[in-house]
Amino acid sequence: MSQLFLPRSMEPVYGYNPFSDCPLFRDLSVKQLFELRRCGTQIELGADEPIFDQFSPCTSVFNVISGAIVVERFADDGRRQIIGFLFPGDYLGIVNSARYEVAARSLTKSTLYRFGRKKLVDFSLHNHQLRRNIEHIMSNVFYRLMEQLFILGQKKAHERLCFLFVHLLERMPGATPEHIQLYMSRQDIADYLGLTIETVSRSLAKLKTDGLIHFPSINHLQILNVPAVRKLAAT
Amino acid sequence: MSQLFLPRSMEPVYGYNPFSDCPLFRDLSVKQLFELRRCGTQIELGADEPIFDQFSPCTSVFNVISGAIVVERFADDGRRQIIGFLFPGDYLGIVNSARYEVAARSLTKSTLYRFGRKKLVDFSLHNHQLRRNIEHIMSNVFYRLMEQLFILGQKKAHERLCFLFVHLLERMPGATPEHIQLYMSRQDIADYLGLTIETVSRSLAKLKTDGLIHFPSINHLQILNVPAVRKLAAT
DNA sequence: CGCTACATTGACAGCGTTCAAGGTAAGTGG
DNA sequence: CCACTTACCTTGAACGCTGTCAATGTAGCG
Repeated sequence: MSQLFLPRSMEPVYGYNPFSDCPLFRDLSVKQLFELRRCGTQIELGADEPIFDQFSPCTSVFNVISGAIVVERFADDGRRQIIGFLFPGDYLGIVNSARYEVAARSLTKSTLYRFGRKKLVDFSLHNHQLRRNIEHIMSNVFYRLMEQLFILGQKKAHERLCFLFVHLLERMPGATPEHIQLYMSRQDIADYLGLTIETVSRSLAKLKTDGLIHFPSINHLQILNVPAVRKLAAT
Repeated sequence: MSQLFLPRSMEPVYGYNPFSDCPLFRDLSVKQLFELRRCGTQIELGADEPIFDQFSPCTSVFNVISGAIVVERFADDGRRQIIGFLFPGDYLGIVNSARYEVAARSLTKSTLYRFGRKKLVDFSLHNHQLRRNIEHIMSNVFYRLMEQLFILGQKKAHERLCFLFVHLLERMPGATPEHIQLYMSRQDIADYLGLTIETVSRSLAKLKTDGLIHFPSINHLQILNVPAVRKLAAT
């Protein structure tokens, strides 16, 4: 069962059908689905392309269909906090604010479905099921943010790494403990976990030494001891 | 202009009229306001009383009328991350999830207005202005969470303290650079900023030495150099 | 082959944590 | 009114994790 791991930017993440798996579309009639599809269009992105800028008007909602997306926030002095890595099934810009509080870009070749916010809002005004679906998605986003606050406030470097690994294992289509492709750079990991790139490298080395993980190649992660990694990641 | 600062738990925070200042009620008609008020009741709390537990069913939305509230999240191993300190005008449980992801309790004697979630949701199904108001509140909550992620991921101890101070200055009714009452303990501050209580003490001492802040009494903070503190707090 | 970008490793310093002692203030009871 | 208790806060010393700076290693690409 050998699997070729291409360079980071070449291999998108597949395995998501927006018109059957999408939580936004859950329990809608065929007619409603048809109308809802007309609220947006599919867009294709190469690797490392911007989706929207920080503080730009919040006019679209995106659903990730394939690929990997990074959501990040920059301060004036150049410091960067990565808010999250998104995968097929995730949403971008689901919170209805005037401006995006964050920037988003593709890590890999990606496909998104882009909904016009106004159309979506108007539609949801008279479609209570759609509204419930949106609220459900929002509550998931919140849940994730609570976990992340906890991680950044309370956890050590190696625990933060395990948190990321468990997230990737659970959220990336097709990921198994033996095959987790890291689409993001070490710097991205560092900026996500509130660490430096050197600390990331050293903590990875420590986890390797302890026999919890293994790297067949630089961006191909194996989790050798899933329970131990989960325990370290616990929130 | 002397002002008596009572012990932490004795002096609530006032200065908010839910029926004129409340963003939930913005631009509603008198008739709608009347109906909306009937969706909830006012509740009074002493100091350090629970409002809801982590993972309990999310059946209410609260609006803080007076006092100070702390929102916190516990892990199995006892570690705690404080998510936020809430003051008059703030909301609790505005995100519609099945269970609260956090616990909430009063820091001081407090007054809350408690809305039944189902009533509020049913009302908002047919009142688009109310729905916009709820979305607006949610986007504020999000904005705050983004800032907090950045603070925990990227900032040094003394910068995190300044971030808290600026927040208190801006959000606590009646707060001025000369009079900021700290209703929370040093441990609460530590658990909010992802530090230990000792680091909080030492960083406070450093900020005092540098002439940025002053403590007339242990829980009465003065910001001597507001621009410098704001700069350190910048996100 | 050499260039470039990225990742790892090493040395060292410093910030923050840990453990421990001492200080402060409110509350209690003699 | 004052010692005593208790809870909370501050300070000190030592350690260690993480950051910084620098050198080395590695992989993709021209």
